[in-house]
Amino acid sequence: MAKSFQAPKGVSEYYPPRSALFEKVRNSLVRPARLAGYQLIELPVFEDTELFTRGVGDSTDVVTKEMYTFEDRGGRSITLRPEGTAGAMRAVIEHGLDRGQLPLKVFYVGPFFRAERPQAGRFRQFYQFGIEAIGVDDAALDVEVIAIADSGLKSLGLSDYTLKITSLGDRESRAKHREDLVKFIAKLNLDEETKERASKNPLRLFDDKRESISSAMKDAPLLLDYLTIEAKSNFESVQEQLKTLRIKFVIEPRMVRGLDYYTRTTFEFEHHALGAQSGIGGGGRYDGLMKELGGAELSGIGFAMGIDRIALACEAEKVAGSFDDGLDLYMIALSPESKSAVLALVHGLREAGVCSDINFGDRGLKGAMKAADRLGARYVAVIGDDELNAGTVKVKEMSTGQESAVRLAHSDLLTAVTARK
RNA sequence: GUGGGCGUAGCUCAGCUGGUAGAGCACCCGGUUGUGGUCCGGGUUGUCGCGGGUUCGACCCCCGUCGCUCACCCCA
Repeated sequence: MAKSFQAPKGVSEYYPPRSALFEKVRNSLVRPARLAGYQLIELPVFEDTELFTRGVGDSTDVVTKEMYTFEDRGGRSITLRPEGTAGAMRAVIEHGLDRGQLPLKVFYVGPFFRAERPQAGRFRQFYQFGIEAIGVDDAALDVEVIAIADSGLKSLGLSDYTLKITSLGDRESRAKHREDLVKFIAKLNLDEETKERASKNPLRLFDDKRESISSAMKDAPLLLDYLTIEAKSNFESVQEQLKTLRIKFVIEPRMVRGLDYYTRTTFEFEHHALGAQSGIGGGGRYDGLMKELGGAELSGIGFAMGIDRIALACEAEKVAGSFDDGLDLYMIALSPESKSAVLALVHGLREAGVCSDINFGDRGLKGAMKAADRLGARYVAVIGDDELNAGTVKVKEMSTGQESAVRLAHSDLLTAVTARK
């Protein structure tokens, strides 16, 4: 036997029947964005490496140790996208999309790549849905973005999750806080590795899961206490409006995000039944990113939702349900002569929007009935030579077992099958 | 990059202190010359992850290796 293959380590794959859940999650997340006027932006999965080092931040873990980077044949350094915002901003700037009416509202869905050690809910190729609203600095827009994410989760029937928000402040707020935080951390007795991390981004220590660190950080200065008047009122406005929309949230002053570009409003959705990788989505405002990437000085806000993790959350909450659209009609041809007639009829019904199938191959009637049952067919029609000659067929309703005679013609079958739909 | 757990049929797993494999599900056929879901009968599928060692004999013990998995780190 020839050597067989395995998928590369850590990729998420979806095949029937679970692929239906993936599709449902993706569509459910996209719908609220469409309803709010966001439009599709379809981008390459690889970009100039520098786009990410500059956009995401070259001290972040994502950039320093998680990127799939390679040289293409022209000697350019290329990286498989680890996140979506940098690429979206690149496209916005490159094509001048921010020159039209603002805010510019776009969404994307697709695979992303991070060279991490795989774990429950963490993959090397994973799927995200994200939106970006560019060019308008308005707390109401922050709230719209959060609401879209929340609507998507709710429409799936999920409820065992928490929306955590905070404000990372503007440049001025952060500078002051950082100064004090660094002083505070300097007084702690930390191991080398942790010190190293703290020097890159002192906020990181707030997120450390080790008991020794989290208790040491208990009295650390919080960014929220350093907000400028503007940043503070902006954050309060966001909270007010979330309440107006009846979106529940908790303020999480210690929340840290792994990408450097976030400022002011920042949020994360955490699911409670997922194990260690509980973040199912997150985002925030990015004030300096457009300019950093060579564009106009425009603010933006967006989020990314993890489709893989949300699918896991649906399974954990058992809201996956039955998402398979069963067949409307399964036609069974008993002879070669009837088969071509049946295929023609089914072809016509499909064009009329009826979900239908026929028995391929040559198994017996009993087997074909079994197949119809397993495919979830609502109606079954059996056609042998007798039927072909008589020009009628018995259509059986599977749930009741009742049969009724129907003329063997497109229009009659169509009404028989759609009557009770 | 660091640590723990696990690799037996397509899937989920059993296999006692070593005597070379089993169940359920799934799939196929039959019980009904042309009617499903239930029931009954029958059947197909394994280099027991791979390589080596110990032994008369290894799925079981030892070593190595590969893979999967969970957790740290980090994040969707």
